Amino acid sequence: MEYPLEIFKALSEETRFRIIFILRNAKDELCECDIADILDVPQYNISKHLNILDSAGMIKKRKEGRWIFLSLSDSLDKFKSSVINSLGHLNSELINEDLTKMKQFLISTSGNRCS
Amino acid sequence: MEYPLEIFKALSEETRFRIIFILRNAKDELCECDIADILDVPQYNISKHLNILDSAGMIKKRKEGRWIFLSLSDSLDKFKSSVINSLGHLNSELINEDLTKMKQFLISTSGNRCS
DNA sequence: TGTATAGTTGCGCATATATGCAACTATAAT
DNA sequence: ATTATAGTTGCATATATGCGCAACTATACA
Repeated sequence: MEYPLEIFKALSEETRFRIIFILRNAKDELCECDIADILDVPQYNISKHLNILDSAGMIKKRKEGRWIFLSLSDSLDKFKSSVINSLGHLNSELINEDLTKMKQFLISTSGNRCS
Repeated sequence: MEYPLEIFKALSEETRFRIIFILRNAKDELCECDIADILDVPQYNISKHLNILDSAGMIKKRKEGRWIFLSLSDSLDKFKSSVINSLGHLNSELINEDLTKMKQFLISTSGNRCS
């Protein structure tokens, strides 16, 4: 029973929800420090939340030098991808602020801020 | 921001998840005492969890005599109905046990156990 | 009127979980 | 070697949350 609950627990916390939301909308990978800047949350908290999202099988981590690059997992099962795709129906002001900030990061660094 | 998180918080607790799961698969309404029997959870806990699911706008309550009949809300927005429909991709053993038990309740009472 | 059943609610307790801080590792640059 | 940046982790604390119990309301029925 734990298994199907894991993704809901993961998404029921605001910071983790915002991480998944911007990862779903990002066209490139984001590095951990960028996520911390975009969401204005201390990096040590981002690190902990990413561990939880990773345990739930929702994200992919790629290490390159000092950086860890994040993206949505590319092997989501039907259930998980369906839940995550549901986020496409949302248009809350607050998460759109995150998206705007995320896109500015991508633009301002031409996608290679951390490389 | 609270709004989109509410449904994930609601579904991140096992009893509430199981309630939504059987309501989604029930063809008839279920009364609260039946839900308590099916899930083998004290009714006072079911009552509390139903309040949370109700606050999240996920269920419909209909009072008739001593009984409260439950069903999924018939006015779910796109986001919520998409999340709930994701449950259709699951086939966990444990929740199937709940379904079997739920169907036995419907059969054994010809849908009018509580009326 | 008295009793039984369905459901609610407040309280105290135990557990789970998120946070901040500080110390730590790892990689890169000078 | 030294310094700076990215990231991790353990600990203490605060808060959130679910539970059991007991007392309560509400409806039906004899």
